Amino acid sequence: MVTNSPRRDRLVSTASELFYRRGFHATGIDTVLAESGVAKMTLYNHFKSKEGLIVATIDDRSSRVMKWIEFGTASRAQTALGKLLVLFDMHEDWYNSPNFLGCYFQRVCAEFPDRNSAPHRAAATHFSKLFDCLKNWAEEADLGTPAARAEEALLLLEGATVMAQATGATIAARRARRSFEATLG
Amino acid sequence: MVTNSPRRDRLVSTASELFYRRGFHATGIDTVLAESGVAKMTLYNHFKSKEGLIVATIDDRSSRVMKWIEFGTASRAQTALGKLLVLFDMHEDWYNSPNFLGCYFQRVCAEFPDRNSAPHRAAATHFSKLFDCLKNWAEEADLGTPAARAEEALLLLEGATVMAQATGATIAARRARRSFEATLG
DNA sequence: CCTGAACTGGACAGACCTGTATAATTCGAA
DNA sequence: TTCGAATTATACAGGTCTGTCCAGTTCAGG
Repeated sequence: MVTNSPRRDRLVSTASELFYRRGFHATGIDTVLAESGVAKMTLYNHFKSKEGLIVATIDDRSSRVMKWIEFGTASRAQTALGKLLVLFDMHEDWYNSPNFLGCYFQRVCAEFPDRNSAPHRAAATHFSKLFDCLKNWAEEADLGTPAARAEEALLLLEGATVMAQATGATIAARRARRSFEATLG
Repeated sequence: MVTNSPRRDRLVSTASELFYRRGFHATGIDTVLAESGVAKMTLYNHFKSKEGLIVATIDDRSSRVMKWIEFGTASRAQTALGKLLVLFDMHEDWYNSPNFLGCYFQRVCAEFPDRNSAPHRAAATHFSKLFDCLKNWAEEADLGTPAARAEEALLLLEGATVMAQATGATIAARRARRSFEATLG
């Protein structure tokens, strides 16, 4: 069970895309294999089961999202408060991108509602990382009660993503930003 | 294709519960039939397909939720602004209830990401009804730009629901209420 | 060149899925 | 009591699903 190999990477990226576009239960292993051009035994050599592959896509997405946030905010803002605010604008751009289909981690939680299931837990771990990042910025920006500010920012962003996916109202990002600015005082 | 019959009602309520607990794709027709004690042909006599049954559960949930909101807010608040605020508290109670597994309509959108699919559209219709209800209250409370206030309230509530389901942080409801109060100025 | 690990293709098991066909049965209303 | 609509049980078609097995192949490092 090697953790670094080109086939494994291709499996994860192909599966991630297919799961995002069509859903986890609606996407069969065979589709992932055909799309990635990898043999079935190779999949089961790298992952214990389909669920193992799903968890791998969640971890992969999580690290990519965290990098996207880190570099995106750093390139658009200098201060910690600026990064918090610019994050809403980054989300708006994301909502307007052609392949936007909601938050991957929300959709994991929706399809795996059991909080003890491995995919749900992996998604929750991502939210926790996101929260830590926001909390650090809130501390650095010297906003009172940073944990509360971080939770507020997080639920605003996730709520905006829900509405953008459900109804196509990409303006939700701006509403969320406005709300967050208002909570600051 | 009768629209009012005890079997149809039992199918819808059983399916609604099973879909909520386990997910749409993960729940087979046979499970719904076994649980409701109805024959398969009766299901296909009342609904064109499994998707038809899914849409029926969405419409059913939507009308129940709207009634829950209408009566719950009316019994806890007199003014329109009071109803808007009390809605956050009602959500907190919901998050703390034993069988809470997130927002049904969010989970529909997650499992049916195609915005043209019937289930997704039915869920979007619910969000639109919810929005109208909030907008009416915002108008009645004489809050400036009622549509913007309604959108903000909606995304705060949905965001809080995401966080409550994903991480179990039921406090999200209170954070959302605080944010909403702050947006009011 | 040799060896061993990684990979492939294909077949297959066993289960589950949605939806259909058919014939028997219930049951209320005329 | 007779008629007809609704419902039932059962079997089945035709897929799809995950996961396993096995024999053969590729290919890089020694």
